[in-house]
Amino acid sequence: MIQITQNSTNLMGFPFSNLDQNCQDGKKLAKVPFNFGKCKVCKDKATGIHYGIPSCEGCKGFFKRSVEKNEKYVCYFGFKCEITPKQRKRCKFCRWKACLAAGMSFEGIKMGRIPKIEKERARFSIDSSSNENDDDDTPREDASPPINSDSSNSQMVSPVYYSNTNSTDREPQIDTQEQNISFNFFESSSNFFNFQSILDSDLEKNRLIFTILRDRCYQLYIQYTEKYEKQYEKALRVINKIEGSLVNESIPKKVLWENFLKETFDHSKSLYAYAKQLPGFDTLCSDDFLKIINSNIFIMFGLRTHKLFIDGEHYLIHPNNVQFNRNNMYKTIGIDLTNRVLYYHAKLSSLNLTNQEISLLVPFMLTSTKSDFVDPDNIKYMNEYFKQALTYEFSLNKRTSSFISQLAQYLSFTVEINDMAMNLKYVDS
DNA sequence: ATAGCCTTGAAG
DNA sequence: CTTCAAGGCTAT
Repeated sequence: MIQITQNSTNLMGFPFSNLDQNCQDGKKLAKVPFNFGKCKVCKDKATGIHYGIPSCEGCKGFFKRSVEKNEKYVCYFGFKCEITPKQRKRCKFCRWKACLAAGMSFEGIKMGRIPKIEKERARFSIDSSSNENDDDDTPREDASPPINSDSSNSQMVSPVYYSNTNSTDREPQIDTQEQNISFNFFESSSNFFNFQSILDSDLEKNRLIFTILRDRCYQLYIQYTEKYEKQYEKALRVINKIEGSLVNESIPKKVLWENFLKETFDHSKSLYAYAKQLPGFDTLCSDDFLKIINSNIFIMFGLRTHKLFIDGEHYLIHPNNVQFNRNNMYKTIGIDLTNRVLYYHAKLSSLNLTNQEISLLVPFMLTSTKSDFVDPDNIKYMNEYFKQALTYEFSLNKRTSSFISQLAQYLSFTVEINDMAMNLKYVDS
């Protein structure tokens, strides 16, 4: 359980220089409000220790509202908005991140007065923060003009760790019973998703890293599935008979094949661009990067389009508006592969994965690729981070061990599906 | 929705 | 008792 203690860094760095203001000359002077310095989130005047850190009333309230209402935010300006008293309202996403980065937490709440010893200790640590640039309140130029303020789509990043605000239930519960779950794919012996490893590691330290990984991956995932999100909405309209069926019977096999190639080509191109932006992927040399991409073309296509598999049917719409339904799949990629794909997706959708989970599965799967890489250690290292971020995400969503072993089993299908798809050839018949 | 002010209750 | 942060209230 994460706890902010007296020794915690959250209490370091207060400007306690005016501690004795009220008892100067042995007289009781009029009350001077204690100087808590600047808000660690936005640099405004701090009014006290709120949720573990010196912060202003605004950020205090913002943090509270965010957690209470399980607000979901998204940044439209590039994830690095400056949080100042003037600009803090502009981007909730970055403000929320700043709150976390500064150490705001419900675990850190403390009622009553701060013990003298604690104040003394904090006083000693002033010098550690005195080199902070205190004298510059001018709001820095914000290089994030409000482009694309279309926030109508509701896909946003969840800023909240806690699934609810029930006080006993805030912390992600990691069931120690579930510590030896192996994630058996790619190699039967690999011990993926060992819960113990996350328990052993310093969760408090890594929590922020996981959150940033998660948010970044999620933003990218949403961006690169936008096209399919529209198709999904259309599929729902078709299923609910709001729109007529998409199926255009008797499409020539050759046309279907060309559609398939075009779709695959477009997907590969955007997968390349997508993966380039994933955290850590810029550290891969181009050989390794390409190897990873090429080994995962169809696995990634499956993850990107997973929502288009509904009740055993496929609602992908190819570039020339032809639905790649079961029948057209048969004709294009063969009965065996079609059945495998549909079976895999039926299983996958039974797990009701969240978008956050899928978006972390993407880099996790990519870095799980087995091949002879130039720098295998780097890939292994990245894989470890994504694995832990994913495990953390699972624990937040209260996923059970059977969920994880099922997911592992279903994902293991993808290797063969991918290989089969890569080896497809057009045969005229 | 935000943020300043006020009340409440915990804790030294 | 006092001090303090959380949470409520309410004018913007």
